[in-house]
Amino acid sequence: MEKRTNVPKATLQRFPIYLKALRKLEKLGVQRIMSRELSEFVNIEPTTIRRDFSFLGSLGKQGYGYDVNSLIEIFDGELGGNFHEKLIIVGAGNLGKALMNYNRWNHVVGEIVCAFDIAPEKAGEVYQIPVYPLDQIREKMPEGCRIAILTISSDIQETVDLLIELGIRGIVDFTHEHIQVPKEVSVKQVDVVSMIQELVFETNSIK
Amino acid sequence: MEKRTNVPKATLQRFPIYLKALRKLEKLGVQRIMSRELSEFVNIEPTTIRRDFSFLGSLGKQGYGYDVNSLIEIFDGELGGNFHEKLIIVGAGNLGKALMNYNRWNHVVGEIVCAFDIAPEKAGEVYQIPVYPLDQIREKMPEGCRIAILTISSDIQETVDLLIELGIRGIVDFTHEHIQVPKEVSVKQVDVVSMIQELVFETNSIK
DNA sequence: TTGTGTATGTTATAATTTTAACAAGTAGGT
DNA sequence: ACCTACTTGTTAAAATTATAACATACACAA
Repeated sequence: MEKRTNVPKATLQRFPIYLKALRKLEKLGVQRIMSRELSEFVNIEPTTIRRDFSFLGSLGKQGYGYDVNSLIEIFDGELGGNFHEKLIIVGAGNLGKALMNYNRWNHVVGEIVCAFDIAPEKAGEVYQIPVYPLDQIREKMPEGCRIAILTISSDIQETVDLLIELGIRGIVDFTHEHIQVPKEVSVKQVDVVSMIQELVFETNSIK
Repeated sequence: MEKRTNVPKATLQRFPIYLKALRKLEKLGVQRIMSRELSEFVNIEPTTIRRDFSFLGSLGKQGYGYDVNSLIEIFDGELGGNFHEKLIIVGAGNLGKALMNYNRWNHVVGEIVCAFDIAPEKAGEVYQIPVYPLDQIREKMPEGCRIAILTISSDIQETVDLLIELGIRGIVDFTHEHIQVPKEVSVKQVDVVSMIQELVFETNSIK
């Protein structure tokens, strides 16, 4: 497998932004775009865009710009668009169910194979996705699954430890609590409260 | 109102992390903590922690450390914990409802005053929060509301423009599409697909 | 009360990230 | 086929962010 350990973290975080913007442009019928145009679209400096792109190769043509479709293909490949990542949801509450219903990501990064919940009575099927009791996770964990979406609200740290033991290496964390993980595991926090806190701080700072 | 335009963006993004960790420590009965201990807890270098804290004043005591409760109070104040921010949810679908039910943030950053949905038949009340048809937003927009949570899936850009016109200055964006906003408006993306994409990229890069 | 060990807050240094500048190369017109 | 205008990719400079080093001051023990 390719190694791209040299892509800066800051750049990596912008890749999904580019991909989304490019998809939107494609929908609008735009076939060709220049870094300066794209810049106004995503609020990122043209130079930054060009430098970001350059980490993936020479994607554009001088004097011409970039081909939107080619870019989408490349980013799709880089960001797992053609991969079939197996995902699990841990916690089948309101939020977990909303995410299960959110079937847009099928064939984008992969598919939700199954879900787990601590309450055995929730076992069954939700939006055609099987839900198992959490205590069966050792048997039911999909082969090769590395990424989990965490929407539980109790026994959080214990569950995280268990997931890591079972091979999870990336966690999308919807809990509100702080969780501890070893360095080889990545956590992406999705905390609406934190985001609102940042927004409150920012909008206060401006005034 | 105080001006803190000098707090680095990178630092600002860590404030909620500290606050959450401190709350957990408080729950565990920890009353006093040193930057070195906190460091292991949140995976941030002690020096970075001390420097981050110093932007809010001299919060600790040399030779002693920091008082957990004092820190929590200070961060609460800075991050809107004692403010009563008025929030609205735009889009009362599965996700919107899940967020409405998620009443934990009451009295943390503020409260969800009401929600809006494009489908008039969804108007009514969900978890005791009033839901109005989107076309009534001009009349029903709460006075002084600056922050909106966006969970709609159509007419996204149009809705964003409208929200900004009505005074919204911060958006928590759950849509999957790219949205454009003027510079004075902040957007916090919550895109599970993007996060998984980053995770896929990261876990691939390591190997 | 005095002294010592320790942790902060800050100053100085390193690393990362962003922006600017420009050389090289292509498109598209003549 | 050539020339010009324009945009990329890259090199160099600036800004931001993180880490290390250390002086200052407090806690705590004797």
